[in-house]
Amino acid sequence: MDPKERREMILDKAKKLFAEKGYHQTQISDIIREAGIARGTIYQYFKNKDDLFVRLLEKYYEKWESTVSLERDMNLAAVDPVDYFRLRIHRTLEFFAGDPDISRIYLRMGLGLHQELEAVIKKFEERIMDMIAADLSLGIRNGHVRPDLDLALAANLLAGALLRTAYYYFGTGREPPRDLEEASRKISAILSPGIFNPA
Amino acid sequence: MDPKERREMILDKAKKLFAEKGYHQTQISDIIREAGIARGTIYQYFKNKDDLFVRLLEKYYEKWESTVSLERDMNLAAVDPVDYFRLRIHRTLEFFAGDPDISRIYLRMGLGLHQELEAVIKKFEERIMDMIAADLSLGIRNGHVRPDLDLALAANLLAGALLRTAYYYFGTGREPPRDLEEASRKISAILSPGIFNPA
Amino acid sequence: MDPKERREMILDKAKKLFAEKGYHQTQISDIIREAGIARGTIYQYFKNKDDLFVRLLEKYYEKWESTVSLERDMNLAAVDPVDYFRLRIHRTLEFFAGDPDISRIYLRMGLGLHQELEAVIKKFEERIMDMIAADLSLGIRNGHVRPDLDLALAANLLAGALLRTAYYYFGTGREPPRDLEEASRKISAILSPGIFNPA
Amino acid sequence: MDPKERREMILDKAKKLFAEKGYHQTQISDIIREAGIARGTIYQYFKNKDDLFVRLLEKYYEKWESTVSLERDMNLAAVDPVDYFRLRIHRTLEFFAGDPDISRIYLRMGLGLHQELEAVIKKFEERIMDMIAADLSLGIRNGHVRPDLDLALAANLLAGALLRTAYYYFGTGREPPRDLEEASRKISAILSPGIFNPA
DNA sequence: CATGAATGAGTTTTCATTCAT
DNA sequence: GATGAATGAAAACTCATTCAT
Repeated sequence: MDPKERREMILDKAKKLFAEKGYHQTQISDIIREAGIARGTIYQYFKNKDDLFVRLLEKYYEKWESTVSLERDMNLAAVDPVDYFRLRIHRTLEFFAGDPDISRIYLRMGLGLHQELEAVIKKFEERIMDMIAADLSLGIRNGHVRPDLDLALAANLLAGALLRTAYYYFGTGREPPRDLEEASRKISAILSPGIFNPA
Repeated sequence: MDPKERREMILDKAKKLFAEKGYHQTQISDIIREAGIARGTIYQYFKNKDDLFVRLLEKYYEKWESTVSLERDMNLAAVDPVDYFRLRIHRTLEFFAGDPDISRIYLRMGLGLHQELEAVIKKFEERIMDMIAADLSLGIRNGHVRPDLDLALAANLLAGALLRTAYYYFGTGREPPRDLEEASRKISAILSPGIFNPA
Repeated sequence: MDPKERREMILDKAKKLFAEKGYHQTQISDIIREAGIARGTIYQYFKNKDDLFVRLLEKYYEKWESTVSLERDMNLAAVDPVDYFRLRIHRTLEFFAGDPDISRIYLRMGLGLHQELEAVIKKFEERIMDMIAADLSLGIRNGHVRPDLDLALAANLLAGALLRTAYYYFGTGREPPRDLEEASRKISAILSPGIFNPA
Repeated sequence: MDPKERREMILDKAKKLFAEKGYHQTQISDIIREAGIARGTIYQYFKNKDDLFVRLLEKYYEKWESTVSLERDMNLAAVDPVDYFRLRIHRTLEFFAGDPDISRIYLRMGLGLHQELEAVIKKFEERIMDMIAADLSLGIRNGHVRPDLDLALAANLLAGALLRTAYYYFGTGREPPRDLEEASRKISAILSPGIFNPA
């Protein structure tokens, strides 16, 4: 097997394992077994386990970038911006649909913890989703929320949006916004129109 | 110190450390040092490291639930649903603002990897954000996107929403949607109205 | 066993092994087997293998210092300087006689290489000694060298003196002496009087 | 390049590296990089790393032997024995001066340990030298020791002589001398005359 | 309950050597 | 002879957990 191919093969096996078991739970032993190579061989292609992981992220980051950026070729002036937005969403979904492992890795689910702990986390997340979905469902019954809303989808969109923003505001060491009232208003202004019926 | 108090104290020190260094990087040694207790003592309060971590998640999950759920007391019939939505967002922000450690832990940033790896991930995430923000900025210049949009905020909301949904669809082992076209349309229908100027 | 005692015990077993097999050939596994402790235990007493070795050197350096320095208490004014010199030599011999392992470690014989290589080195050294001894023997027969000279002893003294000086001059990065002629004269002036018959 | 030349070239590069970093710290990778040859090639010239090292020692041992032995040609009957002694010392110094790497290798400084450990050892050795030099210095002030003595030189000669003898007596597995008193007297008898003023 | 010395399974990484090309 | 990718035995070190005091 030529070296380039072998390198890719190792990355591929590693990807699968990292997605499945996470970074810490995936051992070099697992990777070499899966790849059918000797212990030392992996260190000829990658400096160490970290390096291997970083190369993996890099590779798929670049893949993502080129996948999603394809529409750069399009005639932006001619296309409807909302269509363009939808197309980008589509491309992103396609990217992850085509490689579920990567979505697992990038979205951290496979990164951190061993299965038991992951399970606990998932339970919590589901409860949060349920709560949001319940709210939306109530809203539909009360005639406030668009009746054709896909509840699970909307719950995920909202939770994802909100949690990431909370992390961005409070978890990264940035100066958090002084006026949470105003921040909430801005967030609501972005998310409400697609959720609620027009007044 | 009475046992209950000590237990809470340990949880508190552990929370700080988990938020700072992540689950794997935080060692029992760190926790006992920080808590000023003996190595064996921690096992008097928690079955093991995992148990300690799960108790932590549980505790703050419950705190979050009660914080965010306060408005259950409100007269839902009387309050405008969009105001209610905004209020929930506000409460959520307050919860995380009041305990940034928790946002770090819950949002996984502190969970998985050691600093160097985290840094690589962050770099990628920033590039993704930048790309989204650039798109939005272009949209504003072209008159398609609401001109008062907070770019960084919107980029986080969109990225968070989309990535979580991708994970929900493709990373959790659920049956993914057959028609990605339709999924994109539904996502766009929810997110676009708050982003773009009305046609 | 109390911790202090155990630490000393480990140092003691390690000393024996380092003297026997050298630093690199002595493995942590050897030490813990010899000491009858668990793998992790040794790391409670020493940061790592290097640290263990350095502590060992330190310990015996201090021991040497106090052994050899005892005569500091003596009334220097009253004692004959040559006697004093002889006493110091005596003390040094006693120190090493009392702990041959240490002489092996300090004198580097046990430090570096595995047995086979050591053997090669020793062969060379013996040839050097022989050559010196042959010279001296010839000198005795010719009536130039003190007839009561202990040949092996003198050969060791001369070789040790000369090699160390060569290393001091040329192997340590110091500015070497410009005039080797003069250096030789000075060395000879020190070593000859004890070797040769008075003219 | 012809095979013989190449072999010498490899030995030469290896010598430099062994002197610099010691046997264990010098890796085959270092040698082939320095020599500009392929990994496998070195095994065409030497059976293994040990063999390479032994050949190196052999080569320079022979060089030393022929350098130092040149005076065998001299008319021994005609030359003053002390001059002869001085000449030999001179030749030895010249040999090592001409190839400091070899002095480093032979004198073990480069053999054994990595830099940090070497540094610790050197510190101890310097302290020993200092102690000897201090003694000598005191002797000069008191009028016992020859006032023109080169202190550093004398300290090295004495330390070298004594340590090697200690090793010879106690570190090599030989039957050590029963009477250390007598051994000290013999050593002193050899070393004193060149150090002290005649009574 | 509290303590902390002891444990040992588990993991990464190194590096001399081989051998098919 | 030369090459360099592949090998795998070997070694140091980690760290959650236990248990006698």
